[in-house]
Amino acid sequence: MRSYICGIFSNDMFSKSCEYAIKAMIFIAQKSQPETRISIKEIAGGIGAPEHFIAKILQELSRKKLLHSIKGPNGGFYLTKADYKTSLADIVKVMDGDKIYNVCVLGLKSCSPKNPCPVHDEYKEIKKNLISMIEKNTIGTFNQKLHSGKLHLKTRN
Amino acid sequence: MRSYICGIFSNDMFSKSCEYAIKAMIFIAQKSQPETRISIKEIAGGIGAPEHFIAKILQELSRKKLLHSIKGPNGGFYLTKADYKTSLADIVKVMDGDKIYNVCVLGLKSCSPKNPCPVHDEYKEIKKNLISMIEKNTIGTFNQKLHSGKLHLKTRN
DNA sequence: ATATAAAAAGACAGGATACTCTTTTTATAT
DNA sequence: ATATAAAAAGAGTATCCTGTCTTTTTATAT
Repeated sequence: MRSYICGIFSNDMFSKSCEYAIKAMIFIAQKSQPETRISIKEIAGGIGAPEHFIAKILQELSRKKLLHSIKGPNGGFYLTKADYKTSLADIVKVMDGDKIYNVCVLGLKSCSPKNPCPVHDEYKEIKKNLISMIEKNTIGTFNQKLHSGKLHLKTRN
Repeated sequence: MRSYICGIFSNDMFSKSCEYAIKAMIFIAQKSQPETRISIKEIAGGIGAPEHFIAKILQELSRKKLLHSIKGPNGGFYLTKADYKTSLADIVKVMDGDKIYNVCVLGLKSCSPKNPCPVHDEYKEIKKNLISMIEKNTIGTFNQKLHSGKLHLKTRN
């Protein structure tokens, strides 16, 4: 039986780098046993990302301590137990900054409950759900939900 | 009394062009009486967009019949009565295509109710609200809601 | 008819993002 | 100690999006 990661968001909510980062984290979580390291090559192949490009991204995630690495023979990337607590939001913040928390699409001067824009309240609710979703879903909870089968992490088409 | 358009979405849900397009449509709707035409210069100034850039966008909106224009002296852009039925979704589709209706952030092979990804159902609901919001809010309803005051369409900061 | 005012169209410039290639560092095994 | 395998780092390329500048078309007023 298979499941698929997908449908999390639409359009360009995340940058490509961020997409790859999320996929890579999930991929490593699925593959790595304690003390098993996964190589860049394996990750790139597994998620369908350009090798040197995902390398940069892994470096960044490593610098920010969202994952860990060891150089040299038998080296590679791995997650510690604590790393499984990383949320989608954590990854997004590292890769794309916190612009997702910014309020205004239109880049307009601030609106407020007192001076609401036409969709202020409507959107506030949607946004709350969106942020709650990326904050409460962690690599660990993904991994649990996905115990049942393999994940297809390669890019559509 | 003032109100502000704002808070519709976050981050880069829409391209800059799309933001400007939405602002321009709202601006024209506020300004134009039947048979009153608004010039590019006025629109650019009013929404805080580069003149030649917004010109391109207005051309595109015009080609797609979301607004109308007349050349020459006393020419400019205007909305017909029918144009007030244009929804946010219509504008977004013209400017950014329908990628917002695509299912997968991660660009992954499709997930389905049978093979749901870890956040499939959770996101489905959010997305439904998001799409419903951009589809049911039209330039006309905005204009009604905003009858009470001027709108600040200029970019924050 | 002509001048003029406006949009339409075309071509170009800069910056950001995505992606590639090469060199350096470091840990391990022999 | 040396060779090797892996990540880290650096530099370069390409494409897209945003924005600018110039020319052309067209409608109007005189």
